[in-house]
Amino acid sequence: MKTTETRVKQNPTSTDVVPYQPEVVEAKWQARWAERRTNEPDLDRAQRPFYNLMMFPYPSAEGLHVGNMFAFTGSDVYGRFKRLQGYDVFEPIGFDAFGIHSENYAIKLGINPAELIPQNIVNFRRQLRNIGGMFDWRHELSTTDPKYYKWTQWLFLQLLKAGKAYKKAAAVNWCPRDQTVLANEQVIDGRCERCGATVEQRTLEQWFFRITEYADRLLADLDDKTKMDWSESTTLAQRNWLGRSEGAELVFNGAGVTPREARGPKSNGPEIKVFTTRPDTVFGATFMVLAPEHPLVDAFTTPDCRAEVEAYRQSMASKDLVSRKVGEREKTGVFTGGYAVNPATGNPVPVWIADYVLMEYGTGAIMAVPGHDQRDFEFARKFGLDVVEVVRPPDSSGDEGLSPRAQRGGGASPADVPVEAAYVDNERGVLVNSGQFDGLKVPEAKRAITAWLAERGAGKAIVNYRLHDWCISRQRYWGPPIPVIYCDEHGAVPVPEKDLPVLLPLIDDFQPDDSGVSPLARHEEWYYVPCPVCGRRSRRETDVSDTFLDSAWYYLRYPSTEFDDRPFDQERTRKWLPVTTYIGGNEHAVLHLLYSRFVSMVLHELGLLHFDEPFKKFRAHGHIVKDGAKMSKSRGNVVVPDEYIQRWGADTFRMYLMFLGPFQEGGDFRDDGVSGPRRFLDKVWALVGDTIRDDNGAEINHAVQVKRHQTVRKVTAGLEELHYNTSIAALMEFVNTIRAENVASREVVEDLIVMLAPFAPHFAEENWERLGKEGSIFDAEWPGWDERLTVEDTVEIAVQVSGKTRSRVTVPRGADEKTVVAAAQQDAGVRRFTEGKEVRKVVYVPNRLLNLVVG
RNA sequence: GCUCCGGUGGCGAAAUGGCAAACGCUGCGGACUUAAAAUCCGCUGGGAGUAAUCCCUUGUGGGUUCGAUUCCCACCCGGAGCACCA
Repeated sequence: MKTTETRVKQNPTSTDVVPYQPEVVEAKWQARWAERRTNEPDLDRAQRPFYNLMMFPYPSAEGLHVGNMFAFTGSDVYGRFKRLQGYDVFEPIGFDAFGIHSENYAIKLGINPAELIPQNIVNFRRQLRNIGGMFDWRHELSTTDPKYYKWTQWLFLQLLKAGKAYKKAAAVNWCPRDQTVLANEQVIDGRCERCGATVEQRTLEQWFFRITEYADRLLADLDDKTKMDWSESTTLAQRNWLGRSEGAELVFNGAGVTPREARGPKSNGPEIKVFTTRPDTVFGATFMVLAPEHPLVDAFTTPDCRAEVEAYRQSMASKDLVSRKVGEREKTGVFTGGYAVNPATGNPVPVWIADYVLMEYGTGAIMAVPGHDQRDFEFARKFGLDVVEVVRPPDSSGDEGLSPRAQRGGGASPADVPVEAAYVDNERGVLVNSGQFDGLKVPEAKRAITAWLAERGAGKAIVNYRLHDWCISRQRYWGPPIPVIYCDEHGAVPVPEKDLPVLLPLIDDFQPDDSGVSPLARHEEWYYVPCPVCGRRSRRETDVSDTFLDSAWYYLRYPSTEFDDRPFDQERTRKWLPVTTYIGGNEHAVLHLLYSRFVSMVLHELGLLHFDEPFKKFRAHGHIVKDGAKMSKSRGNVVVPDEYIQRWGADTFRMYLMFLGPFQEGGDFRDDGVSGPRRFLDKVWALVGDTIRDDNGAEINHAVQVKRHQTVRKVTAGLEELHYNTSIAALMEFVNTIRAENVASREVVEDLIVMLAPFAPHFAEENWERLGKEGSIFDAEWPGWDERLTVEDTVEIAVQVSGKTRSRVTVPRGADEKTVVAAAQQDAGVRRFTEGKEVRKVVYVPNRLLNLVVG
């Protein structure tokens, strides 16, 4: 290509007739997009479907803040990029409007949330339009719409039918003064946030989903790259939450109430099953601990201990859930008076109860090995229980005389030996005081002892998960009623599907009160219904379902919002799902994403979905930091975007947000940087003006040509990897080069505008039109690059002497080592450091660097 | 306490084994202007020097390497998540 230069005017703005007025441009294109349905792909005939999903917002009264805008814009940039690459991009939006936040706010104002939410949604729509999102508004949804929650209820019924939903008693926080259930966040320092009364635990019957049945599959898929290409940080969080532990379930035979009876040959007492990850330490299990709620507590409690045991259980029940878990670390507990037999040693061990053992994990009972577990050690020390060493650290063999735990070999009774700390290494160490297993290393001992106990019917190797079943019951007003009817004759009867939705009645007294029943139960015309089976007067379930159930399937609904007779259309779903790219915050890395995966897995199993993992690619976005903390409503450091958009324009603001840091890491919000992107857009605006006036099919010079191909490569890669800040930097460099070289060629400027379009959509549309193009720029083609044209003919090579850069030499691209060494040795700056020294070694990196190592 | 992610100019950041500080902000100087704003041009990590140039610099200390912001080990600081998970 010839490199004739086209000279244009130096000062771009001075010659411009039409100034850049963002408010005019943005209003024009937002109206035109709506009019021409630019952002509404044909969902039935799309050739290259691309489902670009962003986590839908909860429509708060305050509106979207800058942190939310950052996230939405980043997702939108990606969607627009894919659209320009020729995909049929579906970018839906909706509102996650049920839940405790809305309800609490409504209670505060004394207005039913059903009246508040629509106003908030109006505001959210306005903000999301203003920022220029490529949303397909035809498919907007709200979880509070009966047309939506009808299918949330339907989903519950499918799970119930499939045996994946069940009812069981579980603890909740209970305020004794307000007579109502409290969410964990409503408990402040063990007190009710509204009335200040001390919160208690109460046990209620609640609905659960059997997500634990899927723990192994939920874990296995995380490693399957064909199903899930997710942010590393997110899969890690899920792994930790699932919390897989390999270990053993061991059986301790409860033999009665005295040590003497326990020693008897074969006892008939109840068995206690425990889960342990350290079966190798079973010889050191000197006592057992049951959770206070454990069903076997009564069986082990002796008459003389009963009063104390009862008192302890009472005191645990009177604590709220938060402070029981997070509260004081000082170990508490009481002795039941009962004993059980250690299956390894045959010795009786006392059975205690303590709140540091949780009913929800494992079997709700543990074998306590105080020598090798920190908590058991603290407990043993406090209550004077035996501590036995059964694993010796690998390094203690050398200084036998010094280690206090090593003195134990001398025959002293284990309890008499002072032990300063538990040795808790899960992998290293050698067994002692363990009979035939002495001398084995920990990993071997785990296998050997488990096998040995299994043979004697006292244990088996099992895998345990931290994950609990998903409690979906909420004793609240603002959610979809759980579609179940209680009949005296037939028990819990599912509402027939034809009767869905069970409408949430619009009531004035939605506030909880001291009557002790749900607000819904006070509305008799709603509460009492005929049993679907026998027709006799029955009662509705008054719990509503968890908001996470609403959001666990919304991505299935979007493509099918116009179908009233099915939750998701099979054909649409086959075409558009699983979601191609999902972007959202890592605060939902665990619950929302896990629940969504669970729902997809179950529906897949039921033959209702053709896939089991709903999100093919997931990327967690970063967070905007303000004053050293993540921007959030709860922290009170939010910045409202509206005034920025008004002052600078949406396109400038979008670019600023995307430029301030890597999208997946977030960045610091400071208003003093917004002018940079705006100045950049002004320059581009002027450049287009120059091009329109002066371009006559001018040739592009070499420098601009190289920069152009480099820029296309860099911007494309940056967008694909969500490194938007470097893409924008590359565009800025490109413009700097064009201006420095005075080449306002149409061809080059068109590429520039297309690459700018994902970031500044209205601006790009307007300039596309100024350049005389018809239709939307988003139907244009993303530019390509030629790798050969990204490089210069000559390269500058850094010349180092012993690793320090001393000079640079310019050589033809691809020059060989000999040529470069020769050039370097001519260089005075290099010679100064090599003179009189022997070059011991030469390191040459073609086209980059030469290192002469001197001796 | 455990897990993960970070720490680079005055500020946001770039470079992930090969010329540290691209791009932008701020600041300073100049041009234009009666003036200001806007715009344009130049400089802007620290130190020494008239200068060419040299020395130092990516949280701290060590290591690997011809060469380390990048890899390894230990520590310090900040952020996020989990939190008595047996």
